Amino acid sequence: MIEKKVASRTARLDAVFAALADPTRRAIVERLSRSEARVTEIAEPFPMSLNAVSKHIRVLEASGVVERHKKGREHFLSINTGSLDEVDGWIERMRHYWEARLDAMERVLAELNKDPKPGPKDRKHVSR
Amino acid sequence: MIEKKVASRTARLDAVFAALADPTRRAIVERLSRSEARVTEIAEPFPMSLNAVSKHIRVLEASGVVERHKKGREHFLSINTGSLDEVDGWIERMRHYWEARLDAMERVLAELNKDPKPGPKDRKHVSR
DNA sequence: AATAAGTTCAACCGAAAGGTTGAATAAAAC
DNA sequence: GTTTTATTCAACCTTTCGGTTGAACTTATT
Repeated sequence: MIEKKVASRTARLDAVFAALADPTRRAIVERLSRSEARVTEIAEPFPMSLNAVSKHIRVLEASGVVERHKKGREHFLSINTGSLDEVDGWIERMRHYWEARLDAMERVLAELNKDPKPGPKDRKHVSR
Repeated sequence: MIEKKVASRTARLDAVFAALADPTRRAIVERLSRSEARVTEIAEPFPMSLNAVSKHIRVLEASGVVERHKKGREHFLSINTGSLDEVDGWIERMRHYWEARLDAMERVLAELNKDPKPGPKDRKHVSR
């Protein structure tokens, strides 16, 4: 069952990263981060058709980044405040990986420095 | 001049988000977060042609997420540890925006509660 | 010098993305 | 009850994407 969970997490990451890769969609997210808004309001500043913006909103909605609640004929959009956690977590994990590696390299360098060139016969000494 | 800077930042965000939207490319980044590697090594685990992986690497390189240094006929790839900062910053900014808004809403609610409806008897109490 | 290994370049292909326009639907306002 | 307003649906078009294959290029190996 973890298989499925992992698979869907990957798909979610795909969707969220892809959703945020478009500048129009990021602008929509910025807009919605400040207050919720209707489709027409969101579309207003953009130099493209309302339909195009509507499609962008659908992409954001499908990725889970924005949510919609309808009130009569108006659709109110708002951002899903938890939706960026997974992306954030992924980035943080990567940073963790490479920082661990860089730390290890630093330790090696420090070790080499502490005990400089042991002359002709090199004795290797890996810490830990 | 800030115009151009902002424009290029937007383009960089586009490129990095788009680069990370593909699961193969994220896997490559994960691989490189642990150690640098050559193109062939990176390609090995993937069920696609070497050329396809080479193209993915180019996309990552163009986005600034990975870097390449050639040694003879081999190309060594490594991740650019600063490259995710902008994406991270953008996400953090969004979070900041909506948290500010949510805090404001909370304050309003608290205010309403402190001075409850002059009507008969409903007194709600939101836990802090 | 000939061959093998590591990698990219170039052309191609099908599918998806991002946009358009023109209905269609549903609720509000007149 | 007809007309606006808010929004989506559907079809289409062009560009980009992710993959393929085959050739070219550069550096090692023999």
